[in-house]
Amino acid sequence: MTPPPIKVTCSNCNLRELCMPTGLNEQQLHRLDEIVATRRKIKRGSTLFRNGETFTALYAIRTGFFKTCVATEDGRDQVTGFQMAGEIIGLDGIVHDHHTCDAVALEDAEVCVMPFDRLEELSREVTALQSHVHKVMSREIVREHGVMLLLGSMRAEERLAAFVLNLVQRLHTRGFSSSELVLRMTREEIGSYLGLKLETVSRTFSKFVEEGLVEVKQRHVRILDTEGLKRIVNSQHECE
Amino acid sequence: MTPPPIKVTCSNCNLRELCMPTGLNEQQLHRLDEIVATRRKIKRGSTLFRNGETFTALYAIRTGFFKTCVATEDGRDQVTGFQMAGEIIGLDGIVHDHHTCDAVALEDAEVCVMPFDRLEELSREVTALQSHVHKVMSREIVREHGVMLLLGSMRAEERLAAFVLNLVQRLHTRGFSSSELVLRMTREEIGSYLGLKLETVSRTFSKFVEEGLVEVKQRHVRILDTEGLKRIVNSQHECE
DNA sequence: AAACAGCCTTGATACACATCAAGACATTCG
DNA sequence: CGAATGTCTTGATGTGTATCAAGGCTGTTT
Repeated sequence: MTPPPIKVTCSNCNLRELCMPTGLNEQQLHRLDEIVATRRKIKRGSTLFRNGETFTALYAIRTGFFKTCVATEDGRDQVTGFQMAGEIIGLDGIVHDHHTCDAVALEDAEVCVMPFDRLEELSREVTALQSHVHKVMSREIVREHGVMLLLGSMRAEERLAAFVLNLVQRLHTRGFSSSELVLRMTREEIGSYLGLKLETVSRTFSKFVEEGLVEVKQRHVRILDTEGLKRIVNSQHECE
Repeated sequence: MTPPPIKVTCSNCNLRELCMPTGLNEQQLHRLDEIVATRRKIKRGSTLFRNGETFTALYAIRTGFFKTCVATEDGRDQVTGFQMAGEIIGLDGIVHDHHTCDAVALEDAEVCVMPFDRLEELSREVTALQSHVHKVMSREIVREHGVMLLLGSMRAEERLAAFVLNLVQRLHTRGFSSSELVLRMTREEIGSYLGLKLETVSRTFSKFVEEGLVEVKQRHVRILDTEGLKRIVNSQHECE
């Protein structure tokens, strides 16, 4: 029924600038293609990897949307991030050769499998790749600093405004609208990420609507006043 | 007055297993020594690096104690971590060639300066070093996941108990007591890290004292009931 | 079309932590 | 030594978010 999929390689992938280093020559690109030989499809709701599983590869998201979450023995659960096309997932597994979080597809997804030993091997030879791997990991560290700031010192409105702005900005980078977005996650998942309960997320959305900052229809969000949202984020609940 | 300091190298450093890979041969160790050629002393209260400064090197803490913190334009401030001997600091700077946080010495400290370009160079040749760098960064990512879990889903008592247990465990790894510790930071800094106000930190300490879990005299903390603290951490504010 | 499940919204109430305030203690400096 | 300063503790009160509860919306199944 379905036609055989055309072979997709890094060299002809439109997401290349997002997940791979730029400035590689023909030969280097070709070697990259060899490493990223296999792909994997993940159905909505199923996991790419789980806490405890052996770490073998990093994954570059080609299509779809993921959440990663950690859990404690006592059943507490925390979403640590939402990842979209072009982003790299699985870095948590490197330290102990085992993953320490779950990666769950929030919509049907496809990822490029990058066996980590091969990646280390090639990055010993291709300086640009080495540098890129380091930057990807450092970027994740910096992102998490931002989340800590959010969780540690912001109020509900500030958190949600920052969250929406961040999402839409990343989508915009990928060619989508900078004022409209579809949330791929539930209110509960947003809440978990932001350290809030789902009711608070819902109420805060409603408040934004009342104030004319956004329109919200279920998971469809249209931003009416980007500056207003930004003002909420860095105003330290003062209004001067 | 002061005698010339004896030359300290990685090869004869007692912290080596903490900050460097194991299993290097003579020659590799020697090359590492060349990279870690300079050291830097930082007085209590002054910074190793600041947000915005150009990134040139990673730092291995030889002695002393640091905090790292990020800030927003509107003056909000968040401690993102406390670092002690043997730990690596500065990873945040790799992505954008500029540091994105401040590293402040909480007591007089000395660090080994590891120019990052040299480190990348050597890790292209020494597989064990490459792997080590990756693990150090991944460990930081995983650590931050833990902080996000703490900030996003724990209550004040749970946060403080987790914090104290974490500190004492790391100190124990370094040969110190597993039941006694001296806090190098103020209540306010603890609070910033844990997303609490200093008064809440103080009150929670007092509560632990009342319950016979710890003794607290200013910054001296003696743990009387490690299991009790652990029970607080993973009990999801239930008491069964 | 009806029944169902999952998700979302909204209201009433409760509670954990923040805020405000005062004083105690320790350390430094003149 | 006493004054000054930074830090910590404790109490009284306030507030933001959680919790509990009910109902609505949307999409799916039969």
